[in-house]
Amino acid sequence: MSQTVDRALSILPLLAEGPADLGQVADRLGVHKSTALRLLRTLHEHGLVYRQSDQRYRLGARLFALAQEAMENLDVREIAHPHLVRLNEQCGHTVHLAVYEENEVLYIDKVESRYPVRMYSRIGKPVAITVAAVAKLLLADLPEPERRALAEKLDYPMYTPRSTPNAEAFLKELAKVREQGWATDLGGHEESINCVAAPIRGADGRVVAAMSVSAPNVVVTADELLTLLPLVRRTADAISGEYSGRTPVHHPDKDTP
Amino acid sequence: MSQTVDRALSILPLLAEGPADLGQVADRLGVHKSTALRLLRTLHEHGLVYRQSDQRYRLGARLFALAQEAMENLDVREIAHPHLVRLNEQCGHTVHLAVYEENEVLYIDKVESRYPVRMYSRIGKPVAITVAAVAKLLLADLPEPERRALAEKLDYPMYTPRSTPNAEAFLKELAKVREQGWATDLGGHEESINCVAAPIRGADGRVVAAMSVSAPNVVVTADELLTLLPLVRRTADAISGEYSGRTPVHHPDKDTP
DNA sequence: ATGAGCGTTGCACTAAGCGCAACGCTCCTG
DNA sequence: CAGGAGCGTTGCGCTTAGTGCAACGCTCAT
Repeated sequence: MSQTVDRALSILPLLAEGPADLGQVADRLGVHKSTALRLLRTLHEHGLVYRQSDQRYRLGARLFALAQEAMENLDVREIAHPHLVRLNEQCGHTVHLAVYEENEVLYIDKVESRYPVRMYSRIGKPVAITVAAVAKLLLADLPEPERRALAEKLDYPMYTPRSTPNAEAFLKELAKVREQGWATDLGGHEESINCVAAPIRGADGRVVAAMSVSAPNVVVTADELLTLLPLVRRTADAISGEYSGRTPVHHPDKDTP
Repeated sequence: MSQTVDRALSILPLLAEGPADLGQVADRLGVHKSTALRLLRTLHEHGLVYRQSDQRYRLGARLFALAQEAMENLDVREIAHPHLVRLNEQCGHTVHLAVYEENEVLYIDKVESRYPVRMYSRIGKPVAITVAAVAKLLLADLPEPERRALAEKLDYPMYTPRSTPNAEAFLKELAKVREQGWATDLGGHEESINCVAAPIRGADGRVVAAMSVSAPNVVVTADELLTLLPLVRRTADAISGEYSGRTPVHHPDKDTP
């Protein structure tokens, strides 16, 4: 809607691919160098873009700070985290937390027992929306027209033979998920990985987030993983309770409606 | 430099504080509502801003994705990471990696043995620049005029009695650090925490990053921590070597100049 | 030395962003 | 239930603010 801002913001994903010099930026934006320069300077002043020693531009530091602040303000995440950790301690598998936003599902937290480091490796990246168990839960709760519109707009990549093939199958799956109140992904994204997921609901009953437990076939079979469903659902419900019946800061009361 | 973009970008830190509605944004920007609306819409289209169900605006998802991509492209970090992990395994303490950018020093990686989770809790946040050991190393390497200018512009909060009190003391400390090629922070940020740090240098010898080992007094005394200095320096040098003598992707040759 | 390639600057032009005022909606309130 | 306050939204005329051009200056390679 606003040309100048639009152009400026288009620079960011472009730089995310890697550093670029003024000419490259100008070319890819389709504007004159002087224009690109002014845009970059403005981004620079706000710290979103950094000029490295070889004069090329990179994404800047403030971006991290912003992303982090944004994250901290996601209160579902804050509330859920200790529960996810506890669940992880109990079952030992990878635990994910995801939300729906703007036609995308993205992980906002992850606890992985085996590899304690680099846990942000996937956080923030969009999820394979047509197959992930958490995605099914989040989409299943969308209002009918929106859900249908989205389902028809999506691509259905066949990650594996068991991936959701098309919109029709997906909508059917969503209906089932909506009905039963939980979801699975049995090898639909990666051949040997299974997940069970449960929804986290706000005070109004709408699904605000979803959590899942994932494990490779070699560790537990799909059937064994399903055994964990009650535990996963209990955890999700505990988070739901805390999230919906929340007193802003202190006062950890529980069962006040 | 570019008014429109400038205004649009000013919205981001504002929203980082928490969700806000159109009126609030317009007020704090000092522009008419219609103007704010157009800016927000543009930000929205680019996914930097999200509109939650109560119509208020939040920072959006793409921000995470961008920050993450930017991070992955920071090749120092990628190269350094395994070394940091190894060092952590050897000494058991918290290991940090930091870079200087635009008058700020920020952590870009962290390995913490005791608490495997939430490791991004501080990554991306600016460092206490006047006291942190890594900050000293990074600032000590700046060209003289820039270093002086920055030192005089900084605030010198007294986190503890041993914090750097003013520009003069800081510059003196930086000179010492520059001379000896390593740095410490002995209770300058938090009373009971000590750090030793060493620089990571690029092919041209300039400091591109700094790493540190931190531990609380209760675990090891400052003197004991200093014992680790050779190990820290060796790790830093190993990273420097790999970083400067790099063949772009594969070919892990080492000593070709 | 010479020139190619890059970032940078000042300027005239006009498109693009601006604020205004009016509209429509939802949600309180009397 | 009618009235009104408070919010987001829209269309429009005014003019500011962003644009592209062309010329400059710098750094490197030849």
